[in-house]
Amino acid sequence: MFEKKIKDLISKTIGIKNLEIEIPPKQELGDYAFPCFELSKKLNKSAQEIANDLAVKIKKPNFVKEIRVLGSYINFFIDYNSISKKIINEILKEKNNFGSQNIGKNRVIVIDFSSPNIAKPLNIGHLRSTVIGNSLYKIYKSLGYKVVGVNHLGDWGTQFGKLIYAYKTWGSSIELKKDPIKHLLDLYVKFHKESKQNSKLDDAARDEFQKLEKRDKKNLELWKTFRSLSLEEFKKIYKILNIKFDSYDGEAFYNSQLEETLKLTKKSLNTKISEGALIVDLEKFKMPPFFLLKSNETSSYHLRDLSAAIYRLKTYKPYKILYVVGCEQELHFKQLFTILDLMKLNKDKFIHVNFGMFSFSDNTMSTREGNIIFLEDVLNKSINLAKKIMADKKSIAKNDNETAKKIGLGAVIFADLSNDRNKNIIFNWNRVLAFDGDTAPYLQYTYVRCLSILEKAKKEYKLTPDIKIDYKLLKEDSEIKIIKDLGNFKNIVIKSAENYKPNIVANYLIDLAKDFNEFYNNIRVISNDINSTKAKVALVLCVSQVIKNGLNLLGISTVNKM
RNA sequence: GUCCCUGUAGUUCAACGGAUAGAACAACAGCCUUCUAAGCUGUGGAUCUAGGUUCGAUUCCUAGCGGGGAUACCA
Repeated sequence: MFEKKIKDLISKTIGIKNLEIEIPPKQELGDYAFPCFELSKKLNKSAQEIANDLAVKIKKPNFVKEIRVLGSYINFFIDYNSISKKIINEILKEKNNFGSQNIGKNRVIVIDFSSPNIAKPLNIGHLRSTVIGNSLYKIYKSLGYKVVGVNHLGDWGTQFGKLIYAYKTWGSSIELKKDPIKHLLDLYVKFHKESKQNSKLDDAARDEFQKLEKRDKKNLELWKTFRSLSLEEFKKIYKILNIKFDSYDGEAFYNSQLEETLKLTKKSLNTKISEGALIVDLEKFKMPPFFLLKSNETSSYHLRDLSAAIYRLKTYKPYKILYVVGCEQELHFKQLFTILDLMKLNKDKFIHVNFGMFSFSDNTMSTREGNIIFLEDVLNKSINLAKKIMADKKSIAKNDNETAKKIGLGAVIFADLSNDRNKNIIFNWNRVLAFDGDTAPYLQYTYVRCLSILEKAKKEYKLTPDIKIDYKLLKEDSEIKIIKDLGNFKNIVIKSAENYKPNIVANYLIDLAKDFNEFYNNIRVISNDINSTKAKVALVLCVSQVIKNGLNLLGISTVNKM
C-alpha cells in the first residue's frame, strides 16, 4: 500500500532509481524492508554499514512510525492509525464489492472450462477444470473484465461412433429412458471390454462416426438423443455446484465452420497428405503433425479446436482466451497455438491454464474400465457427512439442509482449489471430506463466529456498522495483523488472476481466518468499554466481509449458522 | 528414446533469489460457569543427490535419481 512511497523515499535519499524493496517475513521486522546488499557492491562498503548510514539520512514521513536497522536491512514500520481508518472505511463502504476493481474495463476474457465428454457421467476428474474455471470466472469478473464462460462440450468425435455402434448392438431404448447416463456408460464400458478381444470394433466405431459426419439420419438422431439426455444430467450437477455457463457450444457447434477453417488453413499454411490424413507438418517445431482430416476424411479434434479458436476471436474480440484443461493436453495446445501463430492469429491471447491430474493409489479410476468416482457421489457424500457432523456437534443449524449443503460442497471445492493447480492431487477421501484445519468449513465457521459477535453487539449495544470509531484503539498485535491482512486482499485477487491460480485466494483466506481466530481467543470483542467494543466490532465486520467476498471468488457460499 | 510438469516434516500443502523454511492432518500435552471447541495454545519432526551461478539458493542453471503426463489419426 505504501510500497511506492517507501521506494521513492529511498530513491530520493540515495539518488538511485528503480530500487527493490521487500515485505519482511515477520511482523517483528516491520512492514517494508530495504536490503542493502546490492548497494554494498556499488559503494564498496559493507551492507550493514550502508544500512546504518542510510537509516540516519532518511527523513521519516508521518505515515512511518519507525525506521530501524536490522542486520543489513532497513526496516520500516508503518503507523497503523491512518492505515486502519482507510482500510476499514473502504470495506464498510464497499461491502460485497470490496476487492472489486476495474482494471479489466472494456476487456473480454473467454474461459473454456469443465468441458466434459457427453455420454459419460461427470466424475471426480471433472472437478478440477470445473471449479478452477468457475473461480477464475469470478475472479476476473470482480476485476472488471467481461467474462464469457464456455462449456466446450465433447459432443463430437469417434467416441460417438463407439457409442452408436454399442447402442445399435447391445442397447435398449427402455434402459436409456430409465437411466440414460448409466446405460450409456454401461455401453461405453462394454464396448471397450469387447474391443480388447476384437480389434475390428474400433474400425466399426470409426465407420459409425463417419456416417454421423455425413449426416446419416439414424446416427444423427441417436447423437441428438444422447447429447440432450447427457446435458440434462450435467446441468443438474452444475446447479448443485451453483455454476453457470454463458455458452454450451461444444465441438459439434463448429461443424458448420470446419470447411471454412480448412480453406483458410490451406490458404495460409502448407498442408499435406501423409498416410492418408490431411496434416500440417510440425516437425520443425519438434512436434507431431497437426491433424486437419483423418485418413477416413472425418474431422479431427485439432480442426474443431482451431475452428473454435477462430470463432471465439471473431465473436468475442477477447483480450485473452483461457483453456482450463488438464496437463495431459499440453502438447495438443502447444500444437494449436503454434498453428495459430503461423496463421498470424494472435497467439499471445491464448493461454492453456493446465492443471495436474488426480492420481489414485489403486485402480479406482478408469472410465473405460468402469471404475469411476462419480462427482455426484462425492458431493452427496460430503453433504451427508456435513449433516452428520452437524448432528453430532449439536449444531445450532441442525437439520438445516441448505446449510449442510453449503458446508459439504464448500469442503469439496476448497480441497481442490487450495492446491497449486500444477501439481497432481493424490485422491484421498479423508482429505476431500475434511472439515477441520485448512478447509472451507473452517472459513465458514470463522465467518459464523464473526456474525455471532456482531449479533450480540447489536443486541447489547445497538451498534450499527457505519459507526465512527477511534482507530487508535486497534493497537494489539493480533489486531494489526488482521488489518494488514485486510489491506492485502485486493493485491491477492490481482495476483491470483495474473497467475490463473485460485489457490492464492484460498491460502490467503486461511491466513486471515487463522489471524482472526487467534485474535478471537485472546481478546474479547464485547466488553464494558464501549469505545473499544465499537472499534473491535468494526474490525470483526470487516473480517466477515472479506471472508465472504473471498469465498465467493472461489465459488463457495458462507452460512449464517453452524 | 525425446518433450512437459513435479520432488520440502510420517501424510497433504506454503514460501516475488533474501532474515530463524511456514501451515494443516496424524501423534502427544493443555484450554469450554466468558462473543459457537468445525476453535485456540504448546511439543517433536522436512528442502531427493552431486556440481555451478550469487554477498545470499527450497527457488535459477547443468547432470543424475524418483513420481506423473504426453509422444500421427481418443478428446
